[in-house]
Amino acid sequence: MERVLDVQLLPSAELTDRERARLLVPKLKALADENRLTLALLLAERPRTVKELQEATGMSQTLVSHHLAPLREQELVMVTPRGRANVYTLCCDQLVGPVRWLATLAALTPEGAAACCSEAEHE
Amino acid sequence: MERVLDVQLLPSAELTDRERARLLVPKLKALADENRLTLALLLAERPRTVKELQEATGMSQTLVSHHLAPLREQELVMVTPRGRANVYTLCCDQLVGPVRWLATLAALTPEGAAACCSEAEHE
DNA sequence: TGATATCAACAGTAAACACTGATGTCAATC
DNA sequence: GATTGACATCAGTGTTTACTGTTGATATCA
Repeated sequence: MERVLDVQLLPSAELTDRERARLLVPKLKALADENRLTLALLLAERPRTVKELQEATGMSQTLVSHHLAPLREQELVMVTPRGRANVYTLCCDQLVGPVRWLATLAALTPEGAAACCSEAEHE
Repeated sequence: MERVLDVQLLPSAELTDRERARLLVPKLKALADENRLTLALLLAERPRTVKELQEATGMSQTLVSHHLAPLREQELVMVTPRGRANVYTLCCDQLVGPVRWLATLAALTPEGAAACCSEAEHE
C-alpha cells in the first residue's frame, strides 16, 4: 500500500532537530560499535549465518549473538531460520545503500578529512 | 542521497570490513548521542555560536561545550573564533549531505521501518 | 584598568555498556 | 528417544560514558 520512500516527503520538516535526533540515535548507537558495525558491513555484502559471521570476524559465538540482538531490536537486521542455522540479512534494501555509504566514508577518514577541512589552516 | 560520493574510487576495496569499521566507529560514536546529534543537525542548517546552540537546545553551556569537544576531535565540526564568541560549523560540505541524510532517515524510523521489514516478521 | 560575557577544562558521581562463561532452546541426525 | 550442532539468553565483572558544579582563560566594553 504505502511506499516507504514517500516517508521522506512526509512531515520531516515538522520535526525539531531534537526530535529527529531522538528518533535516530538508537539506530546510530546500534551501529556505533566496532563489532556491530563489522557485522553490519559483512551483512551488507550478503546474508550470513551466525557461524559464518563468527568465522569471518573471529568473535566468539556468544559475542556475535550478543551484538546481533541490538541490531535486531533496531530493525537493522532480519533473521530467517534455515534448518538449525539462523540466516541474518541487512534489514531492508534501503539500508544497504546507507551502510555501503558508511563503508566508503571510512576511506575518507584518514587523509580525506584532512584534505577536506584544511581550508582554514594552510600549511 | 541516492548518489554516493566519489569516494568509491578510493582504496576502500583494499580494506577489510573490520578495518573499515575501526576507522568509522569513532565518528559514528561521536554522533550516536542525542545531545551531540542534535547539535550536529542544528549545525547542518547553519553555523552557530555556543550560546545559540545552548538556547536552541536548552542545554547548559557546560554541557554544550562538553559535547562539542568530541565532535571537534572527530573533525566533524570546525571552530572559528569571532569576537568572544566561538562559531561552530559542520566540518566540511561533504558532511552536510550525510548528516542531512541522517535527518531524513529519522523520519523513516517510526512506521517506515515497520512497513519496510514487515514481510518476514511480526513482533 | 576593571567588569562582564563567552567559552573550555577539571573533578566527582551515577548510569550504561561490552565482554565472558554457563545454561537453556530448538532442529536435525543417529 | 537420545545426541549433536547452532543459537539465544542470563548473570557477573570491569570499563566507558554522561551529566553537574566549579574553576580558569580570553576577548570585549565602559
